[in-house]
Amino acid sequence: MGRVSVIRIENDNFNIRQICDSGQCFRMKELQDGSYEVISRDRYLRLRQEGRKISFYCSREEWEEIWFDYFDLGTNYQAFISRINPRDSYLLNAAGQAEGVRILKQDLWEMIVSFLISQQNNIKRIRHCIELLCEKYGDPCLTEEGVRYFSFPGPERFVGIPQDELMSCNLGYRSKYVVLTAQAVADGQVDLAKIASYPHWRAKKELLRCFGVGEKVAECICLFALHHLDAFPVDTHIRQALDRHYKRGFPHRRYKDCQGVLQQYIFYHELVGKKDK
DNA sequence: TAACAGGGACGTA
DNA sequence: TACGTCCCTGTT
Repeated sequence: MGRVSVIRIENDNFNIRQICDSGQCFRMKELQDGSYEVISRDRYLRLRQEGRKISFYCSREEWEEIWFDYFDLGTNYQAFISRINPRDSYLLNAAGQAEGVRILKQDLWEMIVSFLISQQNNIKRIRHCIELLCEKYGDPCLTEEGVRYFSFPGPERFVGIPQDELMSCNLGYRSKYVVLTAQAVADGQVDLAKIASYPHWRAKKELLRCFGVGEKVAECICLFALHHLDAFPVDTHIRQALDRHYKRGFPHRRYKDCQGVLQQYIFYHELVGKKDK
């Protein structure tokens, strides 16, 4: 039995439940004992939160190499909230309910696949699709404590398979999108390393070349993988919220370079926050 | 039982 | 720019 090292931190703008429910990560879930697990690429993490105290069950090395950045812990999210117009009661309220939401720095390929699947789909089903995808095409892995899980399959795993094969993972018509995009990545037509190095506008332009990636999906990938905080994905829920509360348009100028964070606050508020009360 | 909609994008007009 | 279509499944 390997000894489990723990990293403990305190943070007022970190709420693992809110992050999990915010719909940016589909391989994060609450376990029976109230702790959470996160899987990214082939890495596994378990964490637990009590109030503002969070415990990450991983080594110091994993913490420094992966999870500190993954949870964007070098960024002060209260500073974003402070920028909200004090007269904008809607946004203040949304941020107040979602103050533990953060923008994760997730794997690029994983986000491309996840958001290809997300279209005309709901979070619960997206989770299930990705689970099936990992079980069938990922590698079986084992943590030191004996937890079994599957890694996220790389693009090379989908090369040479029929376009409709992923229908067996419930992807439906999106199967073709994932297979064709995987092939484009595998044969170098789409260069993930370059995309990761580009500024927002150019990364988005490249992502839009992928079959199945449209405006909204490209913005999600830019925000949740590339951490372009000026990305602002507009889906049907955000659209409705903007129509109701920002008839003159969202004040992008005022919130330069943090629109994505505010978008997530609004999204969480619209989908989750309102149900609590 | 039978619609229906759920964090869109593509192809065609 | 607009609209039908794509596939699956939990919900009503």
